[in-house]
Parts: sequence; structure tokens; C-alpha cells
Amino acid sequence: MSALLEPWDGDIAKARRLQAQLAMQLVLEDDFPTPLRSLGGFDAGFEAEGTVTHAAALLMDADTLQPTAQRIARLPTCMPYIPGLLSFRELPALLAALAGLPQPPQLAFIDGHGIAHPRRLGIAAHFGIATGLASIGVAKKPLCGSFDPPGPEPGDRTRLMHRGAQIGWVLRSKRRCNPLFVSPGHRVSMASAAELVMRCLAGYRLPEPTRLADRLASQRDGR
DNA sequence: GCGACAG
DNA sequence: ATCTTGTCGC
Repeated sequence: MSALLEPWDGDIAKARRLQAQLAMQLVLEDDFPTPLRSLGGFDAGFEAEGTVTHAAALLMDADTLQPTAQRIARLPTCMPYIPGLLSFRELPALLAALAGLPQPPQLAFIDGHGIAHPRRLGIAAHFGIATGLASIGVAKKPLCGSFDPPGPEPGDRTRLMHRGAQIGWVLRSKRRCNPLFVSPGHRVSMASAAELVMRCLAGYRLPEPTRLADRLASQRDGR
């Protein structure tokens, strides 16, 4: 829960040091309820020329993938977008939306990277440390690391590497669609991260938790 | 030094 | 992220 509500002071170096420190607390092994009963989907968006940040939180049944509750939270935008420091900008809104759900999900899917980050603390990892919940990052584009393109079949994947270590997967979730960049957040193993995303697909490029959260967060109405 | 850079 | 309709390709 460290340094999340403190106002942005512009000190990028300090923020980076905090990320490295928080990343040390990550549990990169499977440690979530089984069998999984509930899943969560989270995504953030902006309104009023970026002055307002809104976040969508969605609770769903792990077996049917049907949403059971949803919540949208709005907060004044606290800082600008700085590559590598995304979580400091969007996490406050995500946490506010999470607090509005009837109960927390047993596993959260976050729109953005988990440990596939320069200091291993993408927004999904930061969300996990801040809440204690198991989390997985699902991003549409890479932030760092190198990789070979995965095969064309759904399920095909290659390792996303950074500084000699695997930080995630480049996963083909659907034919003829650009691959997803999947990485563990907190309390989820590298192998399970990809498997869990595959298990949540329903015919679209994005797994249901993030797909529905994306749709909710970017709807023109309800604002 | 130069280029890249989640959302 | 956001401004935004139709259009090309599978």
C-alpha cells in the first residue's frame, strides 16, 4: 500500500527506486484460491481532456465468464503519463473501483504489464502488491524486452526476455490478430499466467476480464 | 549518444 | 489514453 496516495512530486528517480523496492515483495508462484470461483477485470480511461481518470472494475464468474458486478470510479488525474510509471497514474482509480465491488476477485486481470517492466513493477504487479490479490498483466504492446514472433495458432507463444531472464509471454490469443503480452503480476507463476489467459478467451483477442473492463471503461455513455 | 517507450 | 467513419482484408 506504499506511496499510492501521496501526491506526485515530480521526482522520477524516487518513483523508480520505490518500484524496485516494491518489486522485491512480489510472489511469483501460484498462490490463489483453487478452484477459482471469481475473476476480476480492470482498466482505466480518461475524460475531460485528461483531467479526470476513471477506472472500471468488473467481477465475474470464473467458470461461465459472465460478469456478476461492475463498478466505475472517477478521480482527478494525479500526474502525467510517463513510460514506466504508468501505475502511479492509474492505480489510485483502479483501487477506488475495486473498493466499490461487493467483494474482491480471487484473481485480477489488469490491462497493462505485470513484471514485464524495466524494474519488474508494471501496473498489474503494483496492483497485486497494493491489494495482496493475485494478478496477471495483459498488455497489447511491449514496454521492454525482446522476443521472436509466436506461431499463428491460438495458444502459440514465445518468451519475452529482458536482461537474461523471462519476464512474460508473447501469446497468440487469436488467429490473424497481433499477439498479447502476458506477464505475472503477484501470486501467479509464469506458466500459469499464459494458461489462465488462454482459459479466459471467448472468441476475441482479449481475455473476457480485460475485454469487458476495456469496453466498460471506454463507453461514451454512462459518463 | 540515439532511439524506444504499457495506457 | 484520446480525437473518429468508413473501409480493406480475411
